[in-house]
Amino acid sequence: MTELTPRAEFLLKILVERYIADGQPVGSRTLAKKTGLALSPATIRNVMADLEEMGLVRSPHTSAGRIPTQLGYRVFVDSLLTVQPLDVEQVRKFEHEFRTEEDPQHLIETTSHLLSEMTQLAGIIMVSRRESQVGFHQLEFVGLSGQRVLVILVTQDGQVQNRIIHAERRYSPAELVQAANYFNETYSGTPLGAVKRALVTDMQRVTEDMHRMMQLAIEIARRVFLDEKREGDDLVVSGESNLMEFPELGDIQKLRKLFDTFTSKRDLLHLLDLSMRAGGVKIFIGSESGYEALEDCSVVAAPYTADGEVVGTLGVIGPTRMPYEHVIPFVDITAKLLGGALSSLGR
Amino acid sequence: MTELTPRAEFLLKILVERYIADGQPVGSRTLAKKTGLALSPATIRNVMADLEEMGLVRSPHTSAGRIPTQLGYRVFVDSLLTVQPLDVEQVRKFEHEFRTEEDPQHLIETTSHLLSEMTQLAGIIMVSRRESQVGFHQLEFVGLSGQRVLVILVTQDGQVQNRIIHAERRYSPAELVQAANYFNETYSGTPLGAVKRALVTDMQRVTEDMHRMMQLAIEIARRVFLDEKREGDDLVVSGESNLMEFPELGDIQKLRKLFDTFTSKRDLLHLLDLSMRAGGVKIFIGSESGYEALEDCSVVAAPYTADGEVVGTLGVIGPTRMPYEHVIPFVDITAKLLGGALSSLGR
DNA sequence: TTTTGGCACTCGAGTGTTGAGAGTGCTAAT
DNA sequence: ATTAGCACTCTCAACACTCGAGTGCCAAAA
Repeated sequence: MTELTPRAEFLLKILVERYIADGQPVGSRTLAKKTGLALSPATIRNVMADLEEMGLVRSPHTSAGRIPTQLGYRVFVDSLLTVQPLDVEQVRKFEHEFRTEEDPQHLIETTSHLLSEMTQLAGIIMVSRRESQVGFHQLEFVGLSGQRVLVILVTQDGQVQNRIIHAERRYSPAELVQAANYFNETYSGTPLGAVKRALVTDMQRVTEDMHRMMQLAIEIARRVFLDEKREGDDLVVSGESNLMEFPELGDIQKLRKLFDTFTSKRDLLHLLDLSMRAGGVKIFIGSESGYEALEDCSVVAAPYTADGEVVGTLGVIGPTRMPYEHVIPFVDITAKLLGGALSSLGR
Repeated sequence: MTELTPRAEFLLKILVERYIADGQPVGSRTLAKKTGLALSPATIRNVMADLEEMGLVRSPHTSAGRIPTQLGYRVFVDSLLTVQPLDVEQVRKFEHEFRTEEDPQHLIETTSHLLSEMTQLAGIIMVSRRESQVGFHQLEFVGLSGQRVLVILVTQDGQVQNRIIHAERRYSPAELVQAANYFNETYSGTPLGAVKRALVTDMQRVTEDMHRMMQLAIEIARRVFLDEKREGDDLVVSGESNLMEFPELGDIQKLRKLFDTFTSKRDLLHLLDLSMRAGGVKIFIGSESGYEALEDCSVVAAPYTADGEVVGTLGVIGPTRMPYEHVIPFVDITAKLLGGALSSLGR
């Protein structure tokens, strides 16, 4: 009885769909009606017993219908799900949003909002700081009070990063400009990863006779590029409050854990990181992720690219009982559109 | 009976304190015990009836104790409240946090976290973009693809703003550098407000014979400084999920409204703006603000200064029933410490 | 061998009742 | 002016009860 017959599969599919639709445990009678097959409730019950034995469904108590287990969801999304085609009209509107936005930072936030609004779930989007591939455009040094120097790093895709570093001595504005010039002339256009590598070798070559200007430039840049203390990846979350609509998250304590997760971000980042390596839409169901707070939640995520390179991940987070058939293609198209928008911006 | 006797005042104070402490309606018996006065419950009842008539307390139903009304809270915080002195040890630790942080942006976020952590409420902090008073330090133009130009504005306190503008034509890097140089030489150190005014007069003087370089600089800068579409003030909120602990906000719908308010920010900004004009700690109780979402909440806010100028507002938001006697001095000291930290950074 | 009908059983949700407890308002006595 | 006493009201928790949905299992039918 450890074999999953086509009929059992079909019934599981109907059951999951039904449960996703109205959140109530599904009984044998309902199932018998909703499925096209001419089977009596009793037969259904037998099949359900099998499914339960296989760990795909369970009943919350003796006399309730069945609900899918995590494994059940897994099987459902992996092999049973039929994704809905997207509404053409909506896609068109959606594309428009992406075409009109120009500022990359803003584009990221807009995307997150769109995700949450369209799906009525919480939208998440991560911008990877693994910027090894992104071209380096310009570096500026601005002297602040004391021995602090503000470093402004502009990448070729228009992203700007600011960092304040503490120098060993005070530098004159002229020195800083010179150093920046040297740096920009030497490395402009080079991918950031390559810059880092070059810095290391350059440093080894730093000798007494090297021009002071270059020494300064390399010293400051080293602090910027190699400083390990830097912040991790960027994460934007929006529409968290959409999650409050779902009764299964109604328990305030659960909700609170979830919100704290959003604030601390660490767990989510790790999850998104996983999905970044694999292409295409990836789905994490319930506690598969190993994070307690995400117990009753699923994450649907997809990496997005800019000019062929994966630069981040986006997706939504919602209760395990979410309309996957709509969410999945939606996340997919969003990743593609964002990738397209970012790529066209870069040139 | 429209007069508030000292005894009635005293009883109101005890009642509010008691209600804040354990969230239960306070009955005449409890009140008779907790107050030092040797009064019988019956007497208390008479007084309570008076207070009820004056609209300072109400009973949720016939036979429950009394709870303060919004007006009652108002009277309480305005004239009855005795603030608790802060724990010296804690203040010292607190001061340390401020002294070690250097990056202003980071400082803001840290402050918000501190606020929420220490009070177990939601911390809010607004950075006013009314930057008229802040000195202008440096402007950089970086050409991006197409006709877009990235403008980086550095203020004297180390804040950096990025903005992307669309130029009418493509500018060469050399042109941009020249324009920036002109601008930096002309205006560095000038307060931003003054820069704006100067721009307007400069523009009137722009004639055919003016140097092309200056024209360019002024044109770009005009777009940056006078563009009305720019984002409003910055608002950082943290610890929202602390609010979930309070039973009076337990209704998911209410909570959701609140969270949406945090996301949309507009209402909160308006409120904080109010408190910015007046110095010192200001308290908004319940719907005094006129915002439905804040019905059962109070906001305790104080403006903070940098080098003598008000540059923003910080505070906490929590249920009306919050421990004002601790929160108020806490918000106060935080505002002062942040102001001090910002001022010392600027030099 | 698979499917079905029937039957006993379980559980949860909703409903009505009841009694205890807390608190009030009013009045008469101090 | 204050207090004691009393009747009254309201909430809340406990309890018993019913109803309906759904299950498991067995024996009969296909």
